[in-house]
Formats: sequence, C-alpha cells, structure tokens
Amino acid sequence: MPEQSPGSRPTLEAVAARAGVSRATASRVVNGGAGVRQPLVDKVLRAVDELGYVPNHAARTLVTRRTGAVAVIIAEPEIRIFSDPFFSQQIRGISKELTAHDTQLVLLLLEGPGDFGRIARYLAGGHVDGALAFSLHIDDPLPAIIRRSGTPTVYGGRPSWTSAPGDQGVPYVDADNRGGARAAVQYLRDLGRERIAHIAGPPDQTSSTDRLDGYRDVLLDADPSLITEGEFTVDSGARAMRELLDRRPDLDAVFAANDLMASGALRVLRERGISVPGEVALVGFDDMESIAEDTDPPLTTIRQDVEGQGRLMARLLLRGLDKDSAEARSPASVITPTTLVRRASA
Amino acid sequence: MPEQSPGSRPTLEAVAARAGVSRATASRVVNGGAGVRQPLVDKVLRAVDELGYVPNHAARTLVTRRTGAVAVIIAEPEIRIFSDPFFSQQIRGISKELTAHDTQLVLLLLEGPGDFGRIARYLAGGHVDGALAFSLHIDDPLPAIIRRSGTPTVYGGRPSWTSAPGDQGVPYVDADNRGGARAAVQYLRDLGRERIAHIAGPPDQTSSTDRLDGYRDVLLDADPSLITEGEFTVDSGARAMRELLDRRPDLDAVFAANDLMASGALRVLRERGISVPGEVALVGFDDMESIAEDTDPPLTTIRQDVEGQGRLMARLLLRGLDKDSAEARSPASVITPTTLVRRASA
DNA sequence: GTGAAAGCGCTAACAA
DNA sequence: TTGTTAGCGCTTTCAC
Repeated sequence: MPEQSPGSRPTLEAVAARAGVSRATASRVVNGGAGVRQPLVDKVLRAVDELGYVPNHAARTLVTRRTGAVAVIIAEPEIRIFSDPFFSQQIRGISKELTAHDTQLVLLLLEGPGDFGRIARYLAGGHVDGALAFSLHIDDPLPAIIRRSGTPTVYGGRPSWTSAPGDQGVPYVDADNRGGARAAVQYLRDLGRERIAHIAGPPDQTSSTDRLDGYRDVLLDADPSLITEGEFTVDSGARAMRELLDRRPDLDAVFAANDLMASGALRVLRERGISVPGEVALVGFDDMESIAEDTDPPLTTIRQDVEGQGRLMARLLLRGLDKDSAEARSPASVITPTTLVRRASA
Repeated sequence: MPEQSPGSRPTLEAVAARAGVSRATASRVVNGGAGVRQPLVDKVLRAVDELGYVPNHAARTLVTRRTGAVAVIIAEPEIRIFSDPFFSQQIRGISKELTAHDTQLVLLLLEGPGDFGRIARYLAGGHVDGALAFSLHIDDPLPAIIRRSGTPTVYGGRPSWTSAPGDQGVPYVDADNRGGARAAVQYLRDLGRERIAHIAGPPDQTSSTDRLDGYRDVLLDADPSLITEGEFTVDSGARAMRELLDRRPDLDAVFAANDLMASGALRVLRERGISVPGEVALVGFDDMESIAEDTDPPLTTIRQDVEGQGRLMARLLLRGLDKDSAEARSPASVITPTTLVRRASA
C-alpha cells in the first residue's frame, strides 16, 4: 500500500480514470462487483491496488444512510463492571461479532446524570446504526432515551421493565438465570440437603430476582430466614453468610447468586471451622474464570457463556439492521442455556 | 425534542427556511454563530429547537475532513487488561476527556495477528482523526502500521522502542516509573534496611525495566541474587518471594514492581511466619484500589494517577489535532509524577 | 453581516 | 452490462 501524502487520498474518480471505466462501474466493483464483466473487475481492482484507494466513509454514509458503526452504551452504575471479567468477556464477544461484519464499536460511557443529554443527541444524530446496552436498573432513564431516538437496540440482560423472561418487544440476550438457579438448588437437594439457604443479589437487578425465583421454584416453601441479600461482591457475600449462620446455624447448604459472593461465604465458613462440602455444601453462579477454580475447595457453580452472549447481542442487532433479511425490525430475545459445573464445594 | 419519523430528519435547509435565512447563515449559527447578528442567531436557534434539528455528521465530515472520533487501540496481548482496574481507569479518563471535547471513542480490539490488516485499513480509511494505543511489547507490528497510516497517535506507557524516557518524537504518557521506584527504595533505605530485594516485572515491558532501573539507581551495587522476576500477577509474586527467601534468607526488605506481586509476596511472608514490616519491610507500586488497602498489613506503595494519565493521553492527542493551536503536529510526551503512600507494610 | 453557489466523494436511478 | 446524472447535507469561498 503506497504511503499517502496527507490530506489527499485518491478518490473513486481517480480509480475510474485509471481503470478506464466510469465512476459507477468502479463503485460497483468496490462494492462487490456484482454484474460487472470480469475484465473490467480486474482492471478496477488493479487500479484500486495501485492507487491504494480506500473508500471515503463519510461520503458513503451520506448517501447510504448507514454508518457501519454500533454504539455500546454503558450506564454509570455499570461503569465499574469494566473491571469485571464478566463485562470484558461480553465486550470481547461483541467486538468479535461486529468485526466479522465490518462494523465499528463506538463506546459510550455515561459518567453522570448530565450525560444523558449527550447520549440522546448522539443517538439522534444518527452516528450509529444501532446500539447495545446493558441490563439496567429500575427507573433508568436510558431506555426511554433510546426508544425516543428510534435507535434499534439490543439489551444485555433482561431489562427490569419486562415483566417476565421472553416478554415484550424489547430484544435482549440473557442467561437462563431462573433455570440455572433451579438446577443449582435441585442439585443440592438431590445431594440430600434439607436446609438450603440463598444469598441473593441486589433486588433491583433482574439477574438477582430471576435467580431468586429459580430458588423458589424448587423450594416453594422456603423459609424466609434462609434468604439473605448481598451486592454481588466478595465482602457482601461474607457478611450475608455470617447473617445466615447466626440466624440458621442448622443450614446444610448455600446457593449464592454469584461466585464472588460464594467465595466470600466460603471464607466465613472456613473461619468458623465449618467444613465444605461436608457440613455445608455450596454452589455459586457464573463460573467466573479467576474465581471459581481458585477457591479452596473449588466452586461447584452454574456456568453461562458470557462471550457467547456478547456475540449474540451483536448478531441480533446486526440481523435486525439488515433490511434484506426477512426478520422483523425487532429480533426476538434469546435466553442462553446454563450448565452445572461440578467441582468440590458441593 | 420532537419524535422523529424514522428516516427523515430535518436538514439545515429546513432550519434555514423556518428561520427565514439562508443555509449559510443557519450553518454559521449552528457552528457557534460567530459573525451573525443576534436577532438572526435567535431565530435560527429557535428553528433548530422547534424542528429538533441535529446536524448530519457524515455530511459535515465529508466537507470538513474531520470525523470527531478517536480510536482506542488495544493489542491482543493487552486484551486481558480489560479486566484490569488499571486499564478501566485509563479508559475512563480517556472517555471523560474525549467527551468534554465532543469526540467519540471508537474501540479497536485486536483479537489476533490477522487483525492487523483490518486495523491498517481502518486507520487508512480516515474513519478517525487520531488514535490512542497502549504500551506495546517489543517487536509489536502495530506502531509501524500506525505510522504508515499517518494517523496522529499518542501512546500510553513508554513504547519499548524509545530508548530512554523523554526520548524520540513519539508522544506518550507514562508515570515516572523510574523516579517512583527510586523513591520506594530510598524510603526503605532510610528506614535502615540494608538488604533490599526487588521483584521485577516482565522484562519486555518498559514499566518493568524502568522500575528496575530506579531500584538500581539507589542500589548501584545491588547483588543480583536480590533480584527476581515475576509477571505482574499475585501468583508470580508469591513464587518470586519464595525464590528470594530461599536464596537470601537474610533479606530485610522487598520492593515489588506492582501491588499484585506485592500481595503475593505478602502471602508467602505470612505463610513463613515472617513479620511485616518487622522483619521484612515491603513496598509495592501502583496503589491499586482494591489491593493495596485491603492487604494485611495494608501496603505502602507508589501511587500513580491512572485516570489522569488517560485524560492526558486524550488531551495531548486532541491538542495535536487542533490545527489552530500553535503546537507542533507531534505534541511532546508527558511523564506524570508518582507519590509514596505510607501504609503499614513499610 | 448575509446569501448564492460550488463542491466534498460517493451511490443509485435511469438510460443507453 | 455500462455510463450519465442527480443528489445525500453540509461548509465555505466569494460576491454583495
């Protein structure tokens, strides 16, 4: 590829001239070459090569009305999940899928409430063809903004305003949280455990409530004293475990809503000299890479394919954007399966 | 803001018509309104408001040749740093600064060697005005690609091909690794420690070598048996500590090249019943949020302002892009200061 | 200070 | 199959 003297890249016009064809034909070739005779295709391609031609994106967007870019929107409370392996995997999946479709990833980080206006303007400005947003908390203003802008969007994680999984017209991708939780609790029960406690996540996230629902699916008559709440962090898991132990010293199993909390719980269990899984069996959720395998004992947990979820989000969006495809404008939501991974903690 | 019937946003033409002015005047107002009489400014602004006008980015880019976007390029080996709080802070800083200048962040993740071509094409395509890339390892092909594309770029971390800090024309932002290391070791020495060991990072990263150089600045005659290498991870820090202890049971202080390794070292020290800082004083580097304060004892360490570095990278790039500013095309590099944070480990 | 007009580089009817 | 032509929506000389 020839070096470019700054500010003067060759245009399609130049390519056409060099190849001895019209701009239209050159354009056709550059865009796949359908319906152009082979000799001409070759000529144009050669010219492209010799000139080091690269299409001007702005000009193309101006006429096609497609930007070839997708926004990934991360709301403020979620910003810390940047340092969450969870999120990084999801992003990676998204990136891979977008890249495979020659689509750019524009990262939109909301730093504070004042940023909503900026996002609204950005989306309204048609800078991107669509957006990917992450599971929001109750009363998050973002969905409204997104909807108003008319930007096709796929959510990651079931949005809290959809009343039930699979519900509504909002497309989203989520793990089968409820089913996974059910499997976890059922597994503990099959082990013969009778007093299975649950450390739930924050009640304003659907991943928490769905997992709690799964727990209840199996333990219809679950004693409320067996249920506590954490914030999906190690420390909150430890605190929850202490609470649980104080209230119900007789418990013989714990299902924690994520691995982080499970590892906190494990710490407390060990501190108190309670054997795992001997006296108390423990199951986590997520199968987080750097956590589940490294605890002592390693965690039995529910695995979900996070990177795959990212890919799926992107794929769903892209498919929805592709007018050729027969799909409706709003692709349906997808619930990805979970699997129980047996390790040593239960 | 009025709802937009999809696909038909108001144009500047419409605004001009409504305000009863020419398109040119409307454009001037939208772009700051310099040299337009107040009454007209008001009229246009009102029209903009009533119509919910948002400029068409593609059209604007086509004529101005500026995209208003900056790429953040993350090379493959660095991808995992996504889950590194370090990186997330840097990104946050970048994002804030870019946002403040109405510039978009396009994330370019390199998934594998095959992606270099894609990046090259992307940069050559003029999709972005500039790029931000992260400290590369030796023989990384990225810099060459970037240079060839002519994309103005600021690096995060001193690139390994600059022979010395402050060297060369490549603009970068980096912490004063060497100075920080010097301060750490000097501090240990002032404490009266005589046999100060060093757990260095991987030798192909300048942050490692610069810190090692700082260590040597103070301990000119450092015995090689006092120096080991880790990979900036907790486990490698633990392993390095064991090695050190086996070789030099007489050591009375350790300077670890980052907090992660320091915490690994701390674990080993505790396992072996060696008191910290009583018998062995320990200093880390980075002052990583979720690490340094939470160890037992909390780490004395060298703090660097990571988010600030991100902001700085963006600011440097933006300034370089701004042709109005008198600055040269390549802004100079910046070395950010470090400070010693005294906690309990030394 | 304001407007008229010329493009920026490309795609997409429409003709040939 | 190929070429001609008309814009996409905006900024920016250049006259007025």
